[in-house]
Amino acid sequence: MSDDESTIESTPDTPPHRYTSELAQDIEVGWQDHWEEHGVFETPNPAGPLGDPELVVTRGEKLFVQDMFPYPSGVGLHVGHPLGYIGTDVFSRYKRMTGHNVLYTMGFDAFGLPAEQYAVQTGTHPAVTTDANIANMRRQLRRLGLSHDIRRSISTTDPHYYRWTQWIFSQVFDSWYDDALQKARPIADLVAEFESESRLTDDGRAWSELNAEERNAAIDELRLAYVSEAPVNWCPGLGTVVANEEVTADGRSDRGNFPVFKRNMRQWMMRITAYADRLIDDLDTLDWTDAIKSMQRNWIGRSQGAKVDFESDAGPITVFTTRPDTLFGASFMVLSPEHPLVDRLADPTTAAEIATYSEQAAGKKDFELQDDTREKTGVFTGAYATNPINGKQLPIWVADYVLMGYGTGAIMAVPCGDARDFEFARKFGLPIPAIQQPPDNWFEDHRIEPTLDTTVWPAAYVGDAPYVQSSGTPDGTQPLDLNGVDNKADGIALTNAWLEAHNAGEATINYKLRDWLFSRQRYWGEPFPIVYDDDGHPHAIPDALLPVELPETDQFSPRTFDADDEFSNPESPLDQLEDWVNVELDLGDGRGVQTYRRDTNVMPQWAGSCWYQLRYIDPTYEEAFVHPDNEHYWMGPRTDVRPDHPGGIDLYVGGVEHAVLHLLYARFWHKVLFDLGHVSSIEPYARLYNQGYIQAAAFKDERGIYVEATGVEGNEHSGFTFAGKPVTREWGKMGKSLKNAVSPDEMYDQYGADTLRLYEMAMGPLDASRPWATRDVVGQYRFLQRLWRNMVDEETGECVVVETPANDETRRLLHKTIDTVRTEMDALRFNTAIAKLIELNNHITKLGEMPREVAEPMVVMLAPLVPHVAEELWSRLGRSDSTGGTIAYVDFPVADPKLLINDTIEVPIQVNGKVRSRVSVTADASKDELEAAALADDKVLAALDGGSPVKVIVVPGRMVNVVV
RNA sequence: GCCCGGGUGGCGAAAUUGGCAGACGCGGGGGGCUUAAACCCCCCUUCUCCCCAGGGAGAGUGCGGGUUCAAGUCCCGCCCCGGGCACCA
Repeated sequence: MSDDESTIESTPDTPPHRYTSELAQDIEVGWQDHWEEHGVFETPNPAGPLGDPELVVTRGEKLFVQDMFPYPSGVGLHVGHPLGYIGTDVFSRYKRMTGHNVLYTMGFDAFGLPAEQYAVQTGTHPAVTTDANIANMRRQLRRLGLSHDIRRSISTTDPHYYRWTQWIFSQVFDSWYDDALQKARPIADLVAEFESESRLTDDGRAWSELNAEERNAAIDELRLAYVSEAPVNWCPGLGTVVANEEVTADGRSDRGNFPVFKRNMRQWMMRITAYADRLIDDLDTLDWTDAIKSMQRNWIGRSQGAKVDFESDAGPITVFTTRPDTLFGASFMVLSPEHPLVDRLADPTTAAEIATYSEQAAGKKDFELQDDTREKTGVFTGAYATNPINGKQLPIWVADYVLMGYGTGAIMAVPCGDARDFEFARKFGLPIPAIQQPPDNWFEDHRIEPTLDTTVWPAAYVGDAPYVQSSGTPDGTQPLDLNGVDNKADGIALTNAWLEAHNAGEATINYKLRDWLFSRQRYWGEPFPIVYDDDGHPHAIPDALLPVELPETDQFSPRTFDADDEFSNPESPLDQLEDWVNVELDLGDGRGVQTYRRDTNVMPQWAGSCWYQLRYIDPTYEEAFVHPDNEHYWMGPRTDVRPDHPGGIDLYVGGVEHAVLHLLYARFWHKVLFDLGHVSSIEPYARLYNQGYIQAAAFKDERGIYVEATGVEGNEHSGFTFAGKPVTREWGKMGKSLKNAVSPDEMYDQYGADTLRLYEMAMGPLDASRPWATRDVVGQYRFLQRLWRNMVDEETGECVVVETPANDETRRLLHKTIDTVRTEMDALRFNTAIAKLIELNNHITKLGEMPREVAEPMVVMLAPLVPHVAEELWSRLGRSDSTGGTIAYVDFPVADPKLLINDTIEVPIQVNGKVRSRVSVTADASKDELEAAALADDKVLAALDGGSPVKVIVVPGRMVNVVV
């Protein structure tokens, strides 16, 4: 905003050697060149192409720091993006100076829709656009002074990279999940078990009874990557299917916001559900925020319950329930309209009605079904099922409040204890038997007298309470009697035992998580390393023939459809490339060269980001996706730190938006790789830190259209205007759509990268979102100017640091600063570290001279935050030559503990908890001494007014409270 | 509805285990430097009130209670804001 512009440009009067934005630019670009030329931030590996075992030892303890994989956008970065990057850079630089070998780099997650859509519009190949965007982003990152090992920067679109993405896919394809051992194993092991007949196929037949076709099918259906005809999310507007995780709550696509329809289609799936338990349980070993953990737990949605079989004329109906203990309260059953038994249950009088109802339900989108404010609907089938616990006949209904996608698609309805069933029973006049005695206060809350007559209940009672009317005798079996039991846990345990003893059901665990839909009908993604033989049976392409490169074409677009055309079918761009699709290959399976058809799907964008940290470790290693020694060194479990440490990178910083997408998929892949023995770590990211967002003011005109924020004038008191017309302010994520982006390039020009870095780190804690205020940036600029002026003569450029020792007060302040800065840096609290450094500098400013004794440690402490000006000052202090030409590996100062303790301290004296006075005492003054000093204080004497205190609380070294 | 965060000056924010609320920065006010201005330097800046102009009194961390010698911090009940999930049986 125009009135926020500070005048910081230099004028003819500006001293020639002042720290101006021009000087900052020179210093910054100069040091960036130096770092790159000398490979200052190249990190050694223990082995392999980047191996340097001796340097590994010299550098110290390993530390792997990583930002979330960015997509190289065509519009470049705005100042919101680098918040996390600067944070990781400061931390990495700090750790290098405290004896760590730090792996820190950044690559590009460059497959994806924007480049493809741009290609469709302009005809430019997505590879061209992508490379240009990456080049621009590399320039912007370099200009920020990030200390990346640029040798390790990778792009998912590079065939050298996606070769290994395809290899990992092949590994997943070549694996099955052994439920007994709870781990993935190679398909060869499965075949061996089938052959030895220690394992039977799912239909119970022995291997020897199967023909070749059947054997293939038996194997394929157990693979961790499998082709399935299953309900998927078809998005005609995008021309592709998308994963559950990519569909928003209102049934639209994450990207593009197009309608999404449930359709049965043949697609690649990944069996992430096999890992549901481990994905939940291992969260306990991770140093992540509870928010993210609970999102993952929610998404996986594990619930303990039981499966119970109800006999009907159409065969047993299995339901899933979390409350088997309420079986006595079941008064009807409900099936989802899509339930396979619905047709068989219908009788001639109800069939037509049910068909009509099911059709209507099928026409509804998922999100409409999931609107719980909708009034319940349903139809009676005319059929009955038998409650196994008491033999009662329950009417079977069909209703769309029961979803086919969860549990078994059928429920037993217990209206007295479930809000939805209660509502349904009320609407259709079904009985509501009470089976629990709700507590009195429940009745009080509902303003009715305690009663088991549910006709007067306004709602279902959900919770723990003693059971009533909960016993019964199904024919010929021993009755279960819950009456008198007063808690859920016992009720559930007793019922489960009964169900299992009578073959009527069993305790089970149900998950919300579905398998991961892994194929997309697009161009700009990794091709599948899969071909199909004439029988349509999939084969993995041998590793030696990888990568399967994306074929050249000028048709990048899948066929897209009218966004609402639910019954269109996906057509991948690769489908059209007949020359590429039909291949002759020798798969090395003894069949020689054969003709195959390639798989024409590509992988979802998440594939490349599932394992990129592993390639950062060994970007140029050709023998494997990562050298095992290097993986073990950088990712191996740190049981020396924590016995249950799962391994993985030491600090992973990124936004919260990847909570259930990237972070779940990457954990899944990593666990598969662990099971197969390819990695030593059981989790990819040991510690996750969610940085906040930078928000910015956005302005709307009277039509509600956003206007360029830079053109807005005025302030909150006078009101805001744009081109003379009033506009209203709101706050949002910085970006193109709100027209409020501020680019880092503007900040470099106006202040320099060091000021921008310092401002972003000083404006608040790293995990908090905060509004951008260009106006405030000047504060950090002034600090750097003062720092510079304390060390460099603005007229002559001479170093003005004095060689005389610092006085006692200054020295103590220095050491206190060192002590605090170390603590704060370790805890990623850069904002408070900066505040302490500013205080130290302000002290020197008042002092009028900068002793070398202070200057050197101060520059070293600032080096992680403002690396360019620190390098420059370090050089001007004459120290660079003795430290290898850079400050980057200089030891971070250590505080002298003796100087942290003052001889005398000022202790507040409270009277009745309010500070009334202060006394100076020796730091180690005893309780008695402090009490005596306090009681001798004038204010205390006045408050006592001749009397004696009721009580005196003394906290040595802290305070004294006199109670009168 | 359920589950996570969060609420402190005009603004961004500090405040290890309960122990001096508001560090540091922005903005604002005053002064110095200057022919003048910018830059820079110094002082003041939570609010209200009182006076002898340096101090003094009271209130104060979303609201209402509570525990405690002492609460931004702990407990109970609310309100508001942000995020996630949601007919999940």
